[in-house]
Amino acid sequence: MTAAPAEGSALRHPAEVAALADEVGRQVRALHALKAQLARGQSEVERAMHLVLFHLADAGPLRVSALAERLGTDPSTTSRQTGELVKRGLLERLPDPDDGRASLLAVTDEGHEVVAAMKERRHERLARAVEGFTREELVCFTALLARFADGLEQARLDSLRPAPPHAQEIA
Amino acid sequence: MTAAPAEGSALRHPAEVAALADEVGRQVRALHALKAQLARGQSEVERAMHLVLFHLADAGPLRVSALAERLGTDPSTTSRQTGELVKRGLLERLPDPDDGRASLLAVTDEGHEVVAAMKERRHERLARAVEGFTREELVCFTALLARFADGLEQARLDSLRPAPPHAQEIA
DNA sequence: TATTGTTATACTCTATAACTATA
DNA sequence: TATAGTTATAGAGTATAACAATA
Repeated sequence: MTAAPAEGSALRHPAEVAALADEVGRQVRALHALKAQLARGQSEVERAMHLVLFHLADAGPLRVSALAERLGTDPSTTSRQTGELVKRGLLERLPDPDDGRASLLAVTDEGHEVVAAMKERRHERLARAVEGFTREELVCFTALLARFADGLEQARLDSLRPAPPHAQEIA
Repeated sequence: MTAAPAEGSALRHPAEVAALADEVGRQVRALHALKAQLARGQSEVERAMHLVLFHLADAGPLRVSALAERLGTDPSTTSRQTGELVKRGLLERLPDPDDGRASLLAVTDEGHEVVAAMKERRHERLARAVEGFTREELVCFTALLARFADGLEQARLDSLRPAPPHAQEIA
């Protein structure tokens, strides 16, 4: 049913994909352990809200629905989290000029300060994790990781809307 | 107090580390969204227990305490999770020959089957995410990711035991 | 009538603390 | 007395369902 993978494409290399999968699994476990450890220490913001704050800081003002879609969470969850961040003064709600029902969530000055402080601590931890990397390896890894993250995101979106090409016979 | 970073070491390249940090952040968000999506679909095993099962499948039989340490979770959490997996027949408790209080947790045949099935689905998803990668890029990325995961794990362990350098008085 | 967002409720995952049984 | 593990219990984090307000 699916077309043959292009010459040189990753799909032609199942063994290499399997090796990558093992390492991604190890990385997921390492990140999980790190997260658990960080959650025990105190922080300005609870763990789950980091994602919200960082994404808005990266992407600029968004509506609740758009934010939820990008984070892969339910709008109800996103609503509660952003409400809490508004209460703490890290986010503000701007009226959406196009739609009276919605508002745009924007990071406040104080929110940007918190993000900057958290990023700094994150850089310190990360610098220790890549201590043995040369500059070239660092740059190469970053570029490949960017493509990988894009691919993950794209694969997720594709599986949510399973009807792009022409014919589809899912359910 | 800390020695100057070696020539070419990542510590000399704060801008490159910052760029990597941004991409790691994006990847964490992508994985988070993927996890949320997978959690909604049905699965043989709840999300949190995947980590337990995969780690034991990788590392071989471990005691609860050792498993908890490697996963960065509390022994009480690990005890409940492994107990549930034993109940489902995916893990079994082998008596620890060295210590009557402990037992070794081992993946059963059925457990290995479940792991294999989950890995297969994971490979399919992953193959889509790296569709544009050449074989060389795949191999290079896997190697760098392995070193990165090692670095993350090492940094976490170091921060748990803050007295490594020359004098050490662990226990 | 459909859509944006919120609130109420229930379920998962987690750690802290109290307990038991071995060492 | 200390350690390995288990079992309450309480707190995050989440989604589902019911609701309000606007389109």
